[in-house]
Amino acid sequence: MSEKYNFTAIEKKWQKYWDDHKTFRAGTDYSKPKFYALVEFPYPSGQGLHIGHPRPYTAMDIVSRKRRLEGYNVLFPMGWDAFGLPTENYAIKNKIHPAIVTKKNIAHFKDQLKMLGLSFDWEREVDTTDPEYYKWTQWIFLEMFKKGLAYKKEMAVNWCTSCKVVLANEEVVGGHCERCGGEVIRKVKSQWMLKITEYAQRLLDDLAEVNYLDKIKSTQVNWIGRSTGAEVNFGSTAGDILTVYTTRPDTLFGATYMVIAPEHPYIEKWADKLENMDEIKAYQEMAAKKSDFDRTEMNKDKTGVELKGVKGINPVNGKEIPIFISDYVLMSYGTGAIMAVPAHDTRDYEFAKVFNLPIIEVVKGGDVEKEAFTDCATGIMTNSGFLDGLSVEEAKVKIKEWLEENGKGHSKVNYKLRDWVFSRQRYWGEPIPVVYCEKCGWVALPEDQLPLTLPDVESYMPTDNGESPLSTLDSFINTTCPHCGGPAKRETDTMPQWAGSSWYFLRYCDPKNKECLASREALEYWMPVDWYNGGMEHTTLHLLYSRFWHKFLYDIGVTTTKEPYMKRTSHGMILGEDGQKMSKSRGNVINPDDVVKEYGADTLRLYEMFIGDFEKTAPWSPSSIKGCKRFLDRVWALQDCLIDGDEYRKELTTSFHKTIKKVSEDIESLKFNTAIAAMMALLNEINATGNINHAELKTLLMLLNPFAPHLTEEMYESNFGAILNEQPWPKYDEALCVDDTVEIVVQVNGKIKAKMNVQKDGDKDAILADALNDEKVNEAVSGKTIVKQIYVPNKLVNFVVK
RNA sequence: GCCGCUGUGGUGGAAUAGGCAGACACAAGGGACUUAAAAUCCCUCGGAGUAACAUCCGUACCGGUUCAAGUCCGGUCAGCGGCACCA
Repeated sequence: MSEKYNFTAIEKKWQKYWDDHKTFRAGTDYSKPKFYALVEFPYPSGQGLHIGHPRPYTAMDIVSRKRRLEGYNVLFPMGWDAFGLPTENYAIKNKIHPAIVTKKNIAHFKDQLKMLGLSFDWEREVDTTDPEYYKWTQWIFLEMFKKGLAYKKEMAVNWCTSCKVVLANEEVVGGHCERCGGEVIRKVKSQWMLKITEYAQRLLDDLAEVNYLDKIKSTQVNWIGRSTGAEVNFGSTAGDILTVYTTRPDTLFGATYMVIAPEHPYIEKWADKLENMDEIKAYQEMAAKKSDFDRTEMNKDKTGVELKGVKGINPVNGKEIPIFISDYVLMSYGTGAIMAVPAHDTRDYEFAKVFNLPIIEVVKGGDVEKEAFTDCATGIMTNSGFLDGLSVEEAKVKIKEWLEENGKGHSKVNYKLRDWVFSRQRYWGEPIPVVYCEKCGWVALPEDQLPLTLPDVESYMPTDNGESPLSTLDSFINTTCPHCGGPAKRETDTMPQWAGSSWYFLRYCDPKNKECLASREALEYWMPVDWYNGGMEHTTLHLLYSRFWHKFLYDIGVTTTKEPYMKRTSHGMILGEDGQKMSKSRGNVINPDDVVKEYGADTLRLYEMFIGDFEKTAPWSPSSIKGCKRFLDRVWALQDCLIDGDEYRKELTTSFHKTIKKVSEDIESLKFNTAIAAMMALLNEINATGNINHAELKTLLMLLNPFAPHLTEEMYESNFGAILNEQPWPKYDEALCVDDTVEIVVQVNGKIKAKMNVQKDGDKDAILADALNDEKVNEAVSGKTIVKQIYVPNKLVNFVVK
């Protein structure tokens, strides 16, 4: 009788063994086939590991462990995305340097991850707050700056009133700060921007080359928001050309007024011609006060003011039409001006109704008395001069030709994607390595001055005027211009948290390199990442940003692939027992430390994989986890009924081959729950025989190893005197995955009447005859005519009778 | 409003490619072992129906295609995620 399953001792023993033997070190033998598995590196918060963290980590750990047993050189690294506000806020509150807080949090996180037996290569650990790391984050920024992709711009930005920091569009959710939920208002500030829009089309096109989940692709496509149309040059009675963007140039004859954004520069330009400037100014002020969220809130009534004194001129028919300002037109999209075709655009229709403007039907097919007719597929052009009688699609082509020929416009593609606001008025981030010189303007620091390290400051609080704490530090600010040697001032904003995570997967390939961010040799071998799993919430943030940076690095010859990640999958959240998101206030938080203490890491790993469909959210169940513990207990108990035998016993051969196939395939398709179910079923079958032989136990332990690595190593060592991790992944024989006899279902008119066991691939006629001989089948068929006989080999017979 | 996804027992979830719905677990009930409890082992476990079989119903709802539908098609409802006055 073997000892009781002492998971605590076993887990400690093997974790030490793996550490001592560097078992999971990624090799440098670049002739071996490689596999690069990546999980999102965590933000090391003060709360420690959340019960949700192990889910994706274990999943990719399972894939990595299997790949190693299959002979791959596997890179499965881990690191810390450690810049960020919570640490800074903690530092402010407790007057501790954020670097110290970060160190402490990382140490805690690392202990917790090690406790789970994850097979990370800890020698490649990276930390975004390490100057040796952020030197290269700064270097990439400067390369972008040199290529004109980083620029400073005075603009209205999203300002979180609670964090006192600028947010990227991607960080604003429903008018509130993604992180703290504080109100976001618009504020004009001078900001560093990254021209992600220059890569919009490539970010879209190259999705065809990667294997991402469809929902991830479609979310990115949606976010990039490509639309095709035309820019049309309207005239004006003021003499200026007023260019609009439209996706429906075919409806040009139906334009009955124009609308420009309240911030449109022509208002200033036309000031002396406008008769109702007071009214216009009042509207502008009102619009400016509203946050972007208020401005774009749906279903609100259309408001606006007509610009009296200036009219627009429709280039296609010379008609003079009124111009309005209204906040439903945004300065930041297209040209900040639209032509309004109320008959064929819902928003224009609503506006026209409010202001009692004419509605001219130019596409037949709807009833413009009742509502805007926006269907492009069925309509026929009318009231449109040379476009009459054409379909909408034909008219689009023809009007674009006309615009080009007459110099009145051209085809145009627009994107909803905006440039990335890259400045943060905070301390705990990468300093932006540029200086401002009165003579030379913005100048990059030379590479030999990198890293530009964060100086110590008295207080980490952002200043009241919304500037970074660095702005209070004269010794930091005042410097000399690297270009002309004159006096210059440093940039005091820092980079956003997304900076360090935009390229960390490259650093893992060669984490200690002092010459460059990673050697070309290492990048050529390891990149692209073969499989990246992470949260859906990063689809339009980290995932898009890092694709952008990677493409830029490809363009300047640093990386060798167009795309960073070949495959991207995503996991569901783990909810509290009550089906709600875990939170302290709800009191439904599960602590991984407690679970490991009570059940062991192997049980926790197994349960997180068994809990449900990997891609879906699943509620934690304190009782269900017991089932996984019971399973491991039963596996442990197999040692007590071990018998000799170097081959699977005959009655179990098929089951073993089937299970090897099932587990091997399910791991690849993220169906961990059914892989575990298959192993449980196999164990039940084994237990029914009363014992297990050597060959059988070896295979079972191998299959289970990626899920429960400690227990399986321990059992392999004590029963076979060898290290499991050095054995090959078990193989299956397709021919042996099928039973000799199969059960065939016999139906009459689709209703099951009988089941028969027959030889696999048996003779059809004989089976049909046998089936008809069955008492119940015979009864159901007798007195009726058999109209049809359906025979599905090895599965089913169906008699259709009348 | 647009895009995407989901809907299966008391619960988590299975079901390849249209071919036995409910695998594997949890919970519950019953039993064995035990002075007792825990642990472990065995049995039952979608609903109606029956002494037990039989039989009928059943994958959100309505309809369709098919010999056969959880699966395919059309419509409806509910929920989740994303985008949202983007011209």
